[in-house]
Order: sequence, then C-alpha cells, then structure tokens
Amino acid sequence: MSCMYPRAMRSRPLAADRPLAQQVRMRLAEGMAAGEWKPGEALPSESELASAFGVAIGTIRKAVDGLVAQQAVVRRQGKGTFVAAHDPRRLMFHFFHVVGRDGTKAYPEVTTLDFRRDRAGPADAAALGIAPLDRVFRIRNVLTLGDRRAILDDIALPAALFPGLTEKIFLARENTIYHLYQSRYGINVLRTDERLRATQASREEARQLGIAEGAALLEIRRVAFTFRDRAVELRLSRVDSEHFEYHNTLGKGEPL
Amino acid sequence: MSCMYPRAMRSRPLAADRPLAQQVRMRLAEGMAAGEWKPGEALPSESELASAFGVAIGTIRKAVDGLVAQQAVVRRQGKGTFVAAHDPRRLMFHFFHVVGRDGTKAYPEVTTLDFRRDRAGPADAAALGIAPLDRVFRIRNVLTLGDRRAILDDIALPAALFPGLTEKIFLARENTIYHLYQSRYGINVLRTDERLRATQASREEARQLGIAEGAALLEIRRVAFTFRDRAVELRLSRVDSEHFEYHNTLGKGEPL
DNA sequence: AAGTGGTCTAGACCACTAG
DNA sequence: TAGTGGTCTAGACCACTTC
Repeated sequence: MSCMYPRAMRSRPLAADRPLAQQVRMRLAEGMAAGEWKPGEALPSESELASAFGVAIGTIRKAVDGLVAQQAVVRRQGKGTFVAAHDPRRLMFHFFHVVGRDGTKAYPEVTTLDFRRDRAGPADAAALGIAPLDRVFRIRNVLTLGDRRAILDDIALPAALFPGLTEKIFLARENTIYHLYQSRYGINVLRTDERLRATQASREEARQLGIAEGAALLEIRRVAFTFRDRAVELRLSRVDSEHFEYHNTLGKGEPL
Repeated sequence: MSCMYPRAMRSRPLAADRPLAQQVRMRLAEGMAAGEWKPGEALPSESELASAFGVAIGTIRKAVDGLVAQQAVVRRQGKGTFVAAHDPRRLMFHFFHVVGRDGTKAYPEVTTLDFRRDRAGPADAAALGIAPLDRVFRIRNVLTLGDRRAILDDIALPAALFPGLTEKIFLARENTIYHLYQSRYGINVLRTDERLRATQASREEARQLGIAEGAALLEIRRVAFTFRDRAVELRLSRVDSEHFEYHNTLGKGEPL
C-alpha cells in the first residue's frame, strides 16, 4: 500500500511553482521587510511555523537555512530564531572592509561634518532606483581609525525610506548609522555592491583627511540593498591608501 | 515502542564529534584534494555514497550541500554530481573582478612577459605558507580587455605544488592559467584573500600598461587557496584605474 | 520539566537525462 | 525504462536554555 503524499498549501492561489521551502522563505522575508518581526526579535518557533504554514518542520528548517545563509536571521539553540541585528561582527562582514596596512582591525569612529536635505541627481537616482529630483538626505562623515583620519564618506539616503529623519535625530544616534537604519526604520542591509578605483586626493579631500594633496586615495562607490533588492544607501568613500587598505575574502563557508 | 536509532560509523576511530554530514563532507573534500575524483569528473551517486558511508541519503545530501555552497562541486539533475570545473562563470566569480568603468564585462586576454624559477623571499613565504628560499615560479603577465591593456600581474607559485612545470608548458596552455592549475595539477581554487590599495604608476608600470607615469593604479594583492586552506598562488595586480575598476558584490544568495 | 533549535533516519514522489 | 538529483514528509533522539 502506498503512502499518502499530502501536499500542504496545495490550494494556495499565487503559490507559483517554486519549491515549498522557497515560498516559505519568501513569506518570512516579507514579514521581516514589513516589520512584522523587527531586528533582534524572535520568529515563531519552527514547530509553530510548520503548523502555521501547514508544512513539515524539515521544510521550515530548509527555508530558515536560506535566511541564515543570507544573514537575515540568526539561530540560537535552545532559545529561538532571531531577526539579524547589527552586532559588530555582522558590521565587519557587510560594511566595513577597511583595515590598517599593518594589520590593524579597529572599529571606526565617526564624525559628521555635514547633514542636509537635497534632491537626487541623475546618477544618484539611477543608483538608488528612485526618480531624479526625489528627496534625499546627504551626509558627509569622516571616519577615524586608531587616532588617524582614514576615510571621507559622502552618503545619500532616499528620504522616502527615512521618514522624519532630521539632523538632530541623526546626530543623536547611539551607535553606528546602521543601528539607526535598523532600530528606527527596521531597515536591514542584506547585500552591497561595491566598485573600487584609485584616485588622487583633491585639495579639499586632502584637507579633510589630513594628508597631502595628490596623495593616493582608494575610492569606493557602494550601494546597499535591503529586502527585495531595494537600495537604501549610496556611499562614496575615499580611503587614505597610504595607511589603510581594503580587505576582502571570497568563497567562505566552513573550512575544508 | 520506540524506534531504533542506528548511528552508522559509530565505530570509526578518528570520527571526532562533529556531525556526520560534516565528517562526510570532509572525507569527500579529501578525496577531491587527493585527486581521487578530478575536476569535471562525477562523484558516486548519492545512494552509492549513502551505502558506502553507511548513512542516510539525507545526510549525504546535506554534506554535498556544503560542497555546493563552497563551489567545490556542481549538481546536475538526472546526471550526477561533478567536481567543479573552471567554466567562465566560475572564473568570473572567484577570480576576476575587474570591469570597464563604462560597464564592460569582457574576459581578459593574457600575454606572458616573463617566466622564471626563483626562490621565495620572506614576504612571499609568509603569504604562501612556505619556507623562505623555497622554490617558486614567477610569472609576469599583461591582461588586455577590449583592445586596451588593463592589468599588470606578478604571480608567484610554490614550485612544490606544480611539479614539472616549465615555461614551455605554461605558454602552451590552452585556456586560462586556472585551467592549467586544474587540468594538470588537479588544483581547484576555493577561496581568495584580497587586499586593495591605490598607488601611482612607476615608470616601468606605465610603460608596460601604456599609460602615463604617475597615473592612478589600483593595486590588488591576492592569495588563492585550495582545499585545506593551502595557498597556491600569490598575485600582485596593478589595474589601470583610469579606465577600469574593481567590482564586488557581498551577501549573495537567491533574491528576497 | 518543558521548549527550542540541531542532527539523523526512512521512505515517498517529482523532474530531468540517457539508452 | 532505469538512474540521478530535487523536494517533502514524519518522527526519532540530542543539546542547549530557562524555569
């Protein structure tokens, strides 16, 4: 006698034809994007999710595996599964690849030089996936690593994603800018796209970084994305290449 | 009545206490590192592996999942699981991140300027994990992208990993240098570590790249690793940053 | 003791590939 | 048609956390 093969959710209308686990993963991702579970909060337990979605617990586990691989959630044995929060290690992985040439790996200290409201130019709009003339916030920061000015950052944020943001709120943030994105706006950066090139310091750049005009600068143009590949930040970084470098490891996974 | 819980391999001596799936993955990785299955060849089928290792097929699948994530193997439905080969897409992912500033994404054409036997200096030795004065091969290449010289490469290879390599063999290679590593020496690059900084072209660099002395150069110092995190190549690249840039995406995984 | 994630098993059916 | 990987189920036991 053959076994029943109960296909849960078989009556779901929009269920595409993707594997169940992927469908579950997308539904969970949407929930996080919509703020149903905020960064740091716990998702329902796997058995709860299994009965809620009407699938086997193994399918839930596979779905969550995908979210873990994306670093969208973190599992803690005996406690639960939590929406990823920006602990320092996560920051290091996703955002901060600049290290001292001598091997130093300090966390940067940020000083904000300027904060203003503006409208997007054509290049900003293309990078951020918004319309030209849409509102943006522009921020200029200097990042210090170990008592030395290392990086000059120009950041552009689509104002639509950061309702009510003001210079006061921005400057009053407790931790990093990513904590702000996350805690106040529930925005979690999942992917970044970076383009690097070499330039030479302009007079103004040299002054603000405390280096010589014409010194070698490493320029990084980065776009950060959240759920649904929505761009949340455009950042132009200029790194003092005399004392710092960009470090990148490809092909991770556990050893062997 | 409770179910039996047959723990296969329970008598294995060195079986550490790692999960079964990880043990299986490591055994498979060792087999590939030892050349038991060479790049492009098929592994035994999952059911064969399951009975060979004495574990459930689901455990084999989990082990292979890990190898797939590492890009050490590729699955093909209906055909089998194959040791990764250096198709162009894989190359693009692991090795080649330089693109035209206008968005061009061509494959590079390589011209070898020099090939010689030498001994490792202290810096080479440290990067490659070998002893100073160990034998190395040194190669200088110029890479051309779309009719323009783009990159000047200085490569150092530990001679111990490339027995019998000669300039003649090196120059007679059909495809890329990675095809050579793979087809002749069974070496598969799984991980790379890259450090980038900005410099200015020396007189010789300028001459060999056909650019102006003092022009902005993007310098990439890369170490490539194979199984067991063994370093197989040290490469110093200098990129014409006027016309090209380095492109990097972090946090992949399927969308959403 | 109860609840959570972590690992493993056993076996079903599906989809693709080849002879 | 036979064999391969791809998906899903159902349920066992293990390890960690909290009360």
